[in-house]
Amino acid sequence: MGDRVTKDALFDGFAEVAKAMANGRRAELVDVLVQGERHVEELADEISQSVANTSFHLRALAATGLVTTRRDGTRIYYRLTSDRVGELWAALRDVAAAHHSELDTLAAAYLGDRSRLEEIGRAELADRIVAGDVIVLDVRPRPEFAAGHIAGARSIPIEQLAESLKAVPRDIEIVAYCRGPYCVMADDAVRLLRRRGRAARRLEGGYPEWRRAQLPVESEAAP
Amino acid sequence: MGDRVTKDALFDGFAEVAKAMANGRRAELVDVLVQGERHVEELADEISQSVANTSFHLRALAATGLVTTRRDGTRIYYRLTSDRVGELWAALRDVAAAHHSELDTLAAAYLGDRSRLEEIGRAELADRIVAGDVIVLDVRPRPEFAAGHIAGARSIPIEQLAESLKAVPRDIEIVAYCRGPYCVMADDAVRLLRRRGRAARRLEGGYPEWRRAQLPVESEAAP
DNA sequence: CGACTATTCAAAGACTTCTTTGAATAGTCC
DNA sequence: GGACTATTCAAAGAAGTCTTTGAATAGTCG
Repeated sequence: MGDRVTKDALFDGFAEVAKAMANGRRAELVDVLVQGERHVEELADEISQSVANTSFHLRALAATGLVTTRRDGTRIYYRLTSDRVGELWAALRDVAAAHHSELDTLAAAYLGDRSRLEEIGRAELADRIVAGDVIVLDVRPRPEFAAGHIAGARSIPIEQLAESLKAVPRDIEIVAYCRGPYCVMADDAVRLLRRRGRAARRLEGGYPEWRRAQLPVESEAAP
Repeated sequence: MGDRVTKDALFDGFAEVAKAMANGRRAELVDVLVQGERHVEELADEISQSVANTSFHLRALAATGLVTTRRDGTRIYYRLTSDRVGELWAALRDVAAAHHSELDTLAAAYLGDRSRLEEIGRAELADRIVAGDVIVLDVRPRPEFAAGHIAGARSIPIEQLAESLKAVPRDIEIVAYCRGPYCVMADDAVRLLRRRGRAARRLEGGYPEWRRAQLPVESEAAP
């Protein structure tokens, strides 16, 4: 024990897990799967790749145990094997943001100007939900809302927001949220709402960060 | 903002950080650098690679900002850019241990049989150090001890332990520690000590875990 | 049981990564 | 300033990764 060959093999083993995340498309898959399980076709659509290529990447994630599958009818649903994988993803994102010099530029290019989008902290939102003087809007796709959402939130996927606006009461502040700090759906929602004269802010982070902070969540009846 | 091309570029950016860790030799480098800064030749020696190849991998880590350098005389010292990088490494190891099916086998092959090596928890050791009825032995290489160690620990690198044994008092329990859960130096120390009739245990984890738990540390005067 | 289809697999080509070797560079330190 | 040397760079070959295409598989569900 303790020799070079087995040491290298062990660290190659750790590196395999890093390799599983070491591809932009697989990173996007993990970022979606943190929201909850999805089937292959949905995932392919989310990352704008062919089903074959998406399946290839999902197999790569499964090979190191980061994701597991379950079958429901003719569909196969992939999910993260545990919350730890989501935490690893968050740690990776944080290190990238803190240390990778190009990340500012890349994030700015994707997210655009956020200076006019006020954020509300999680603790403050939790208080305001209890007080009842705020509407919480989940603007992620339906399946993600179904898999789990902030307790009391209402689902209006971003594409439907413009047409569903009438159904949202006026004269009460709206807080929109989505997948996390690098997700634009809540940004787009806040911009749209403000253009229509509503008071709207963006939640700091997204659903996974809320859940990780042990704040109240709910989900649609599990099978 | 929010289009496919820039989204892919952003996630490619996150993936670059994962790529930096996605190689066994670079993983070993990070594992050593978590202990403190070291120069290129030392690092090459630690991972049993040529200086050129070690330099190549260090450049790869530096390219995503995971490590930084400082010059001292003719030497260039590499160090992790922040503790966050060490935390990412720990998270990666934990996910690998929890989910990567081959890791058990790899770890067992490298570490050997640990069933007879009793571990002592960090909290318990902290108490016993205060009580003064234990000797704490840092068996890592000298430069790592110099960069930081458990407060009150004594440095006897593992290669020198056999010959330095006389200098260690009898009739008091010895706790050995090293780099972390996948480091064999403390294991070897405990085995040696027990063969010589000493009461010895291994600290759970290693120095980085101790430090991360905010327990007392000290280091040799910084420049 | 048989048609259907969601997912996986295989092959191939373009591209990237890793290691080795030997040379270049850029600092130090007398 | 010049010798010295720690580190980096460059080139090249072997090996691995990613995407596309088209076919195979293995389940479901009537």
